Amino acid sequence: MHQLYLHNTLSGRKELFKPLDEHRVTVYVCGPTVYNYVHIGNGRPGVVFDVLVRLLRKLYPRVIYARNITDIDDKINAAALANRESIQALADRYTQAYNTDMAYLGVTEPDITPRATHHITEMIDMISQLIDNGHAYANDGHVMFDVPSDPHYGSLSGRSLQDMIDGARVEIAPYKKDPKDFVLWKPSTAEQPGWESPWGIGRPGWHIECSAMIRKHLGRTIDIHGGGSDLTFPHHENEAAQSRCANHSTEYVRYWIHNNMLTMGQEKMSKSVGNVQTINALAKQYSGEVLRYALLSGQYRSSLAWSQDLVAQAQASLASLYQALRDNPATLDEPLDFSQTSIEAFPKTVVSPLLDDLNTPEALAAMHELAAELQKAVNPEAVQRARTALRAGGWLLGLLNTDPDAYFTAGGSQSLSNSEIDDLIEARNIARQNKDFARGDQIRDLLAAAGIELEDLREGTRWRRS
RNA sequence: GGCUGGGUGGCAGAGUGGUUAUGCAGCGGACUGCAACUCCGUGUACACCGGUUCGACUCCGGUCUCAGCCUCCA
Repeated sequence: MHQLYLHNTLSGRKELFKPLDEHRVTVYVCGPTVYNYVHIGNGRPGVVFDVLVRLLRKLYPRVIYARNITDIDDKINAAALANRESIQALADRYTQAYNTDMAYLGVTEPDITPRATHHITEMIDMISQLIDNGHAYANDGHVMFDVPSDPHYGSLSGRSLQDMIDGARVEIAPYKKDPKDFVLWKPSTAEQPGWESPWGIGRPGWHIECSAMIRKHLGRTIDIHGGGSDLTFPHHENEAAQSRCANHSTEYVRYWIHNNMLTMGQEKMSKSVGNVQTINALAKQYSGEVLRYALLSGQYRSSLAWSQDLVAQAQASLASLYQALRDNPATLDEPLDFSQTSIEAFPKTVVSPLLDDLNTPEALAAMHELAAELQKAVNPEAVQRARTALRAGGWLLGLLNTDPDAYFTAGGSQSLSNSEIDDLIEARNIARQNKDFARGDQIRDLLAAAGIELEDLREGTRWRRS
C-alpha cells in the first residue's frame, strides 16, 4: 500500500493523508487574480499541485481538482481603467495568458476552473446565511464577518486574537464592530463593477469567493486546499472562518498545503516589490520543462532562490536526462502517456520521495540515477527497462514529454535551418574523410558560432542547439 | 513586538545519531584526428557556543543571523 504523507499547516506537521471519501478526493488550489501576466513565483503552486494531483490520481480512483480564477478585484478595476478597456476584456485576456503559461509549464488542466464573477449568487447566499447565523452584520452598505463570533478563529495560522492585537495594522473603519472584522460585501460606485444584493449594489470581498465556490463544486468539507504560504493569513484564515460558520461544520479543509515563496536574491519575488520575472518573458528564453525542472529542484515548503544560475543549472540537468534517452534509443514502441498506468509500474525510487511530502529534489536525484542506469545498460532489454522507468518517472513529475532528438534540435529559427546544418555537417564529414581537418574544424567553428554543437558518434554526427 | 520556517561544499539542494544524496560547475583520466557526447576517478560541507552520547552536521539549550506572515500577494 502506498501511503502519502503531507505537511498540514493546520497541525504544523507531516501527516498521513486519508481522504474523507476514497472514491471522491477533493482538491482546491488558489489561482491567480487576473490583472497582469503572472510571474514564475505564481507558477510554483501550479506545478507543485499538478505533481500532487498526478500522484493522487494514481492512488485514488477519482480526484476532483478545482483551481479558481479571481476576476473581481480592485487591482483589476484599476488596471482596466488605466488601459481604458472593460474589466471583463482585461480579465479574459489575462485568464487566457495564465492558461497559456500553465500549459507551457506542463500543468494539467484542473477539472474545474471556477470564476468569481460566475458565482455572485452563491456568495450572496452564503453571506446571507452568515448574517442569519449571527456571524456577520450589515452596516452602511457593507457586510462584515464578525471575527470574535468564531471560537476557532486563528486555528489555521496559529495566532491568537491577542497576538493579532499586538502591533496590529488592521484598518479601523466606522462600519466595523471589531478591527479584525473583514469584509464580505462592499458597496460599489457607478464606475466600479457591482451586482444587486440585499445590501445594495456592491461587490464581494476577497475571501468569500473561495468559500462559495468550494461549497458549490466540492462540498462542505474538502480534503486538500493548497496555495502560497503568503495566503495562510489572512486569506485562508478568513476563508476557513466564514466557511465553518456558514456550513455549520467544524471541518472545512482536512489538509491545508502551502508552498513557500521564490526569492530573488534574499527577498521574496513579489509584484509589489517589483522583482518579478513573468513566465511569459522567461518563455522566450527557456523551455517550459526547464522552468518546471527549476521549480521542482526545491522541496515545495522551502523557499527557492530563483536566479539565472538556477535556470541554467536546471537546463543542463534536464539535458543530461534527455541525453540518456537520446543516446539509448527505444528498441520497441514505448508509451509516453502514463496517465492510465498503475502506481506499481512507476519507479519506486521516484514515487517514494514524492509520497513523503512531495520531495521533488530527491525524486529528481532518482531520475538521474535512472538516467545513469540507462547509459550503462548493456542489452536491449535493460535499455528498454531503464527507458520506461525514466519516462514513467518523468511523466509523474511532468518532465521528459518531448522526443529527445526534437528536444535538442528544436527552436533557433533565427539561426541556421536544419537542412543548412545538415549540409554543413556533410561538407565537414567529407573534409574529415579527406583528412582536411582544418576545413572540418572551420565548419565546426562556424556552426558553434551559430549555437550548434556537434557530437561525432560511431553512428555518425549528431548536433544540438546550445 | 507576535507567529512560522531556515542557516549544508563554487552554485542549487536533499538527507541521516556512526557508511562524505543528487545535479550543475571545476580538476584528472579513458574515448576522439582534435573536440563534443558518454564513461571512470576526484577535491571542497553541514552558522557559532555549550550540553546529552562511546560517537552529532543530525538530539537538547543558548547566541548570532536570514526569510515569510501580521497590508495586496502564489
